[in-house]
Amino acid sequence: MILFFSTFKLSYICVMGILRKTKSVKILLDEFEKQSTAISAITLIERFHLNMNKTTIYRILDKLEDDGFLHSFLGKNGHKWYAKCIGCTNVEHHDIHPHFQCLDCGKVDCLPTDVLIPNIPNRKVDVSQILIQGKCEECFS
Amino acid sequence: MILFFSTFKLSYICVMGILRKTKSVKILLDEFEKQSTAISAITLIERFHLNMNKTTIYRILDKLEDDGFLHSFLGKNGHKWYAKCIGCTNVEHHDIHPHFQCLDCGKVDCLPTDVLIPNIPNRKVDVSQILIQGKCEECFS
DNA sequence: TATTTAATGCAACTTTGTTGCATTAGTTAA
DNA sequence: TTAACTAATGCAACAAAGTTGCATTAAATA
Ligand SMILES: [Zn+2]
Ligand SMILES: [Zn+2]
Ligand SMILES: [Zn+2]
Ligand SMILES: [Zn+2]
Repeated sequence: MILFFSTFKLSYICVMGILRKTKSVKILLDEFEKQSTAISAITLIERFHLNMNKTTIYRILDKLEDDGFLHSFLGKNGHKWYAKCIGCTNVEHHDIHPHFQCLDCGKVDCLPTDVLIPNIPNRKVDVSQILIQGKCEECFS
Repeated sequence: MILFFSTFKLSYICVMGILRKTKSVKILLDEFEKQSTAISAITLIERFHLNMNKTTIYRILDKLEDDGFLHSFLGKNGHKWYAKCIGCTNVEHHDIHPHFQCLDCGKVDCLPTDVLIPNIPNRKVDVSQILIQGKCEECFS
């Protein structure tokens, strides 16, 4: 988890993640604070290409995921999406859940619902990524 | 569905799919006949780059999917995979199911098991793509 | 304020997949 | 068998998402 707002010396605490509270990090954190739905890396690049380089965006997202502040998954085209974690740490992500992508507006949300994966004979199930597609609240009327 | 082995005039029956029984089509069909697991487009390109161009491979896979002979899905990196259909037609694919990717050997299989997607309030569920990851029979010992 | 080094920008690259167009080769019918 | 038709192919160029190396910049610390 990000420790920005504490007064501790970050470098002693975080190992792989974000160590410095830069302008770029602040902009991205603010964006995820402002918007409750998931955001694709591509969208962030479009949105902030005047503020920062796409390399910077990819690198910050990567570190925020390491920190347990964001989690990532693939949308319907295999493109990367990010959303805020709830209660994850830099040791482990434990907020694994299905995602819902609207086929009309493209919006993606985290689903609090759990999907039961049945046991599969002779196989050890580790993780499962579930992307449900359909029409979201606004587009379904 | 592919009508290769019938004596009908294909052009009257197929509309969007494959019309001619070319060498490239035969090679790819044979490969899916030979191998029961799913095959990624990338693997096919590696395997047959001496026999045919990658453009040709992508185009044939696309048409075989239209024909209801293959179905496609995305693996863990968002790369495209194909596997044989069971009982699909050029009108509709009705063999939608989860897929299992081994994190050790990378192999992907179709799972006959059905996963129950719960109803989600205020949303119309259309399709769901489920990729389960873990260890396959051979790697799990 | 000077020092340290994490973070950044940039260009070049990689990988997967697509497009346009000239050429090749299945299929059909004479 | 042969000629005509056109689906299928190869090739080169392109597109989009994401990565890498390296010189430069700017947070954090003392
Ligand atoms: Zn998480
Ligand atoms: Zn989520
Ligand atoms: Zn199918
Ligand atoms: Zn399948």
